[in-house]
Amino acid sequence: MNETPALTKNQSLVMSVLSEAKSPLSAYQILDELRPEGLRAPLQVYRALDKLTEHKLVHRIESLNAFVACSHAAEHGGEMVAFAICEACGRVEEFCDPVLQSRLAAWSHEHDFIPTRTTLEIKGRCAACH
Amino acid sequence: MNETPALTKNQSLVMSVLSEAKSPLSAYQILDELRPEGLRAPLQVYRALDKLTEHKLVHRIESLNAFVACSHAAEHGGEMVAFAICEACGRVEEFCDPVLQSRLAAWSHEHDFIPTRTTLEIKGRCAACH
DNA sequence: CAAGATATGTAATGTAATAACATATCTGAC
DNA sequence: GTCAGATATGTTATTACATTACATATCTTG
Repeated sequence: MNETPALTKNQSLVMSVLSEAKSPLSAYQILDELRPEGLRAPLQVYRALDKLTEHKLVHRIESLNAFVACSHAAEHGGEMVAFAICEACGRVEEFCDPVLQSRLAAWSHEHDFIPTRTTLEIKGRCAACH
Repeated sequence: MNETPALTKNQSLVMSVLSEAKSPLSAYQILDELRPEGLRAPLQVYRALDKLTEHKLVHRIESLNAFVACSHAAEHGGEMVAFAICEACGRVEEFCDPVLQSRLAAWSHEHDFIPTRTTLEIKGRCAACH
């Protein structure tokens, strides 16, 4: 299995900002947080995000063009991850569901489709916001 | 129920471009197709896309920042729609699945989450591309 | 240490989406 | 018919998101 290698300086900086955030941040928001640390260009953030996403320490929320720290304490398998996004408070809940996963696998198999990545994002209102 | 009102000029133009496309198009690609018809600004396209999306004649593919014509001949109910996107040929297959839908509804109910919109996009290789 | 790989820094550019404001067209009440 | 409000359109400028291209530094490992 793939070990998670030690993070580089920029990766650590980006990771720490995301870990403390209460909701997803855009790359440019992360950059702003890290200007005091000396980061200047978007690419520095995007490169770190690429690696962190590869290691699954960070997930990209496609419908927001933003990023969140993974909330699964440790290792993902090859599992699909889903997100519930509150439109009121901005918080995101990450979850896995074996039924969803197997149903999608079944669809793919039936249609001779080889999946590489699944995006599943539900927007709405969380328990705290209604 | 909401009737689909007649389309306006720009809405028709955008709709016809998307209907003929083999894969999703970005707003700017649509704009380029419609320059000969006299469109000049992104906003003209975005406004049409907003309305078409509202009427569910067009779907936005979040993971591509692009748009496709709905392939369901006629009316959606409140159903969730999913997409399988081929990374090789770019084609998108739209599908509905009651099991996925009810499972997501169950998750939402259990977590006291009120969903408004669901994004479900699978990327991979379609039958024709392997 | 030298060589290749990985990480970083910087500027410029490309792509996606919206804000603000002006004008035109459509529609129903009178 | 015409006036008023709503809807649609046109145009410019700006904001937000992401990548290309190139230079430099640091980290392995033989």
